[in-house]
Order: sequence, then C-alpha cells, then structure tokens
Amino acid sequence: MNKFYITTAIDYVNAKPHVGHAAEKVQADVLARYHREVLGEDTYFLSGSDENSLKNVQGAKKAGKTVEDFVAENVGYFQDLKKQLNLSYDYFIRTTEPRHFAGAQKMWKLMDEAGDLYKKEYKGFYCVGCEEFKMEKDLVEGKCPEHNCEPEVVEEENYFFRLSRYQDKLKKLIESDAIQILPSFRKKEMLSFIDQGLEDFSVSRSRKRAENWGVPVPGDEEQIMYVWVDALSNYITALDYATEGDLYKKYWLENENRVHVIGKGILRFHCIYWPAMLLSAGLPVPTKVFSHEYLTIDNKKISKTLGNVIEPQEIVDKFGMDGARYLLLASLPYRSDGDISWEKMTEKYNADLANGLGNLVSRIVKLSENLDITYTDQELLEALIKNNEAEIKHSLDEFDIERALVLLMLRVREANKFIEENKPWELAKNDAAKFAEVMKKLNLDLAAIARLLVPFLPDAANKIKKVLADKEAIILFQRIK
RNA sequence: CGCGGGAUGGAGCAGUCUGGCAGCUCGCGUGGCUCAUAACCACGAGGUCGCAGGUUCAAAUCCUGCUCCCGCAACCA
Repeated sequence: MNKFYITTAIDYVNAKPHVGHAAEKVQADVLARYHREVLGEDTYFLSGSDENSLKNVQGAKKAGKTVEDFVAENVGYFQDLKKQLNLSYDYFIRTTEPRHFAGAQKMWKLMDEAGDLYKKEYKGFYCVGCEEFKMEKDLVEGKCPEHNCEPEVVEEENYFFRLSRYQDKLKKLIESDAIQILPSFRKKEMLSFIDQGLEDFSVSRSRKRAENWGVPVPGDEEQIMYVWVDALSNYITALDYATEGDLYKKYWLENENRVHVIGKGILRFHCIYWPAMLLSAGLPVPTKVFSHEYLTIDNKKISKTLGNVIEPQEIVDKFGMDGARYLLLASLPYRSDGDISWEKMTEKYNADLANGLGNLVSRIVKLSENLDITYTDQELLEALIKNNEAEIKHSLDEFDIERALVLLMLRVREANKFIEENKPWELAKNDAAKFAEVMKKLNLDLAAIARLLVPFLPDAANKIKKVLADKEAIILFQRIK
C-alpha cells in the first residue's frame, strides 16, 4: 500500500491562532483526507506547536505567567482548531515534549559527528529594552525604533552549521525534483537563492540569552539550541525518531512521500536548511514542500494593531464548519495572496454553497421523492469520470486546491443547467420513463459530486449521501444575509 | 544591474509555457421557469489584456525597454 506522510508548520504559541493559521491547517487536511480517504493510502498527518522560542518567554512575562502555563494555555487554542474545523491530524506535537528534546539532541549529535557543527563568534545588535537581537534592517537610523536607543554590539560564541558544504547536493535535489517544491515558481526562487551562495548559520544561543528555555545542546551546558535544529526536527521527533520507533520507520524511512505544507515565509528553512541538516545526519530528506500564500483581511496584513483579526471560530459561527473550511480554502489562491472580508465571504458562501450546492441538493431530493432510484457501482464510477474526477485529482496532485474547488462548482452549475433543460417537474406529469431516467442521472451526478467533496467538506459530503438515500429534504447550507 | 511574483470589463481571477474570434465567478440589466434555500436558467451591457517599441499574415500570449504594486534579501517562521 502506498504511504503518505504530511505535516503542517508548527506555530508559535505566543498568541491565539488567526485565520492564516487555520487556512494552512485546512489545506493540509484536504490533502491528508484526499490521500487517506480518496486514494486509500496509509496516511499519517501531523500538526503541532513551536514552544521553545524566546518569544514565548517574553509573552509569558508580559502576561505575568510562568512560561509553562502561558504556552499551555495558547496551545489549547491551537488544538481547538481540530474540532472547530474538523481537522483529521493524527498527532499534535508539542516541542516541549521529552521525546522531542531527545530526538532533537540525537540529530544534533549526528550532525556534530559529521563535522558540520563548529563554534564561532556571533556578532549582533542587542537591544536591552527588547531583550533581543535586532537585524540591521529593523533599526531606524541605527536605533531600535521601539525604544529609541542605540543597541549594544554584543559578541557571543555560538554553534554554526556548515550549510555551505551542502550547496551542490541541495541544488541537485531541488533541480531534479527529488525535493519537489510547489508551486513551481517557488522552486525557481529557491534555486536562484542557492546560486547566490549559501552561508553557514547559527544554531545555538547562550543559555542566558535563551532565558534557560529550550533544548540544551548536548555536551555543552552553556548553550541552548536555536530555532532551526529544534523546531524543524519536530517532523521526525513526533514519529519517535529518538527511539527509532515504528512510526519513524514506517513514515520517514520506508516511505516515498514525506510532505511539508508551509507558508511562503518559511520556505527557505524547509527547502534548504532542513534538508541540509538531514543530509548531514544521514537521514532521508522531504520529498515535497508545498508553500501556500498568505491571507489578508480587507486587503491588509493580518495584524493585531490594525485590529483586523478574524478568529477562525467567528467564521465557523457564521458559516458553519464546512462553510468555514470552504471559504478558507477558496479564498487562498494557489499562486498569490488572497483577501477575505465578511462581505466577500458572505457573497461566496451564498453563491457557491447556499444557492449552488445546497440548493441543488434540495431540488434533486424533492424531485426524487417518489422515485425508487438504484444504480450500480459501475454507474457511479462512470458518473465520477463525467464529473471531472481526473481533473480534480490532477489538481490535488499538484496541491492546487483552489482549482479543484472551481472544477467542483462547475459540476454543480452543470447539474443545475441539466435540470433546467429537461424540466423534470413536467416529465413527472407526462413522461414517467423519461422522468426516471433524468432523475437517475441527477442522483448519480450528485452522488459523484458528494464523493469528490469528501476531502474538502467531509460533513456535507456525508449529509448528501445520507439525504440521497433517505429522501428527506434538508437545508445543507442556509442562505445568509 | 540582488532574487521571485504580479498588472486582463465595477470586484475577484483564468488564459501567457505550446501566438489564431478575450473567458470564468460575483455584481448589474432584461427575459424565462416554478422542482428548489426570493434559489435556478437564458440573453445582454461593460475590457485599446500596465506603458512604449519590435517580430509575425496574426500578439494578452514571443522579443526589447520602461512604470507601478507585492513577497524575500540570510541566521528573521
């Protein structure tokens, strides 16, 4: 049996999740369900939280809580997304778990043994007010914009990873699609980044600066792992890499599909840093990295200060679980950022789900009320083919979820058109045979559409199947003002 | 000359690789229908396809130059 391992990014839990986080999880969920429920593959789907960041320590301080409590509380909000949006992930990894520490340290040791870790002076601008290092680009006229003070130049010894050593190997892996990067223009971007020359990067911080929070560097009491080795290794530590458990063997070692779904902002770390670290440790690299674009709200970046945050739960409250899934998926184009607003969402929900799919279900169920419709599996397979099954699958193989949904909605329109052209309500009165024939086709089409909807709108798909059998009219998606 | 993406009717997008009547959804107007969630279907108005050149029988599509917008630009998820 084919196997499929898919992960989402692990999120910082220094605040509640917003729609952008939610959209990524739903996208990954569609792909996971497609492989698990449609293709019937042995699928493992992972999500999780990145808890070892200094940002969490700072967030906790602000909130007047212990880091443990602060992080646990926010993790709860992220885990709530599972129920809210019907996510089907198999496990939610927290990077504060002991087995994650053990796995990250194990990987560190292998990289060290490979001779890829070395100590070097790290020089940076440290703002005492922010208690963190600032990038030069973040400084305004050489000063920290938040505190309006000149940062200290601090030098500190850190461990560095020899990324430079893997430049050629990475280029080959990406060029040949051994690591396939989607959409394709992102592959181009990564290749041209490699061509500019890869430099080593720092992978640790002093224990003091890390505020004693995070994964300790093996064999060096004074250093804590910085984000890369720690966070990225979650994709294998969650599979019990530390003990080389069954999950790890099954889904990482003996599997051809190791897929990461991430946002474009962290593309480089997944396509370059992470594979290089795996190469160093002698472990298999990911086979696919899908980079989604970002959601904006009212054409602005999602930002607390702008006050334009929409919580996932709010969308669920208004449009229902599958309604929210649909809107998040359909609002995020494959190749560019997508914008949402209450107005746009309401419009799309009404057009596609209430007036489109939902109304179609009502029409067909009512018209079929007094008919006894049966069909064979073979007939259903033929209906699937006629309803763009191949094209929809092809879109999903390319991770183009938006296009798959467009194709599905096209089928809904076709069915509505077919009803109009054949006027079954008239046939019911004067041509019983033709009426039965027309309604059988419509039932088959709707059954096919329901089957194709499974990865996207699992609940609605089930309800359609049920209602076709029971013939009890339902309002699948209530029209919203 | 840092890298990548984008500019197509009121809005959102496809089409560009492989040149050939400019297409889809929403919104708007008119008509039709009544099985349905005032839903559905048809027709229509609306675009010199960012700008300027070039190649070609033919350019949104290929070539050259330019303008504007967005993301990334390295240890920042």
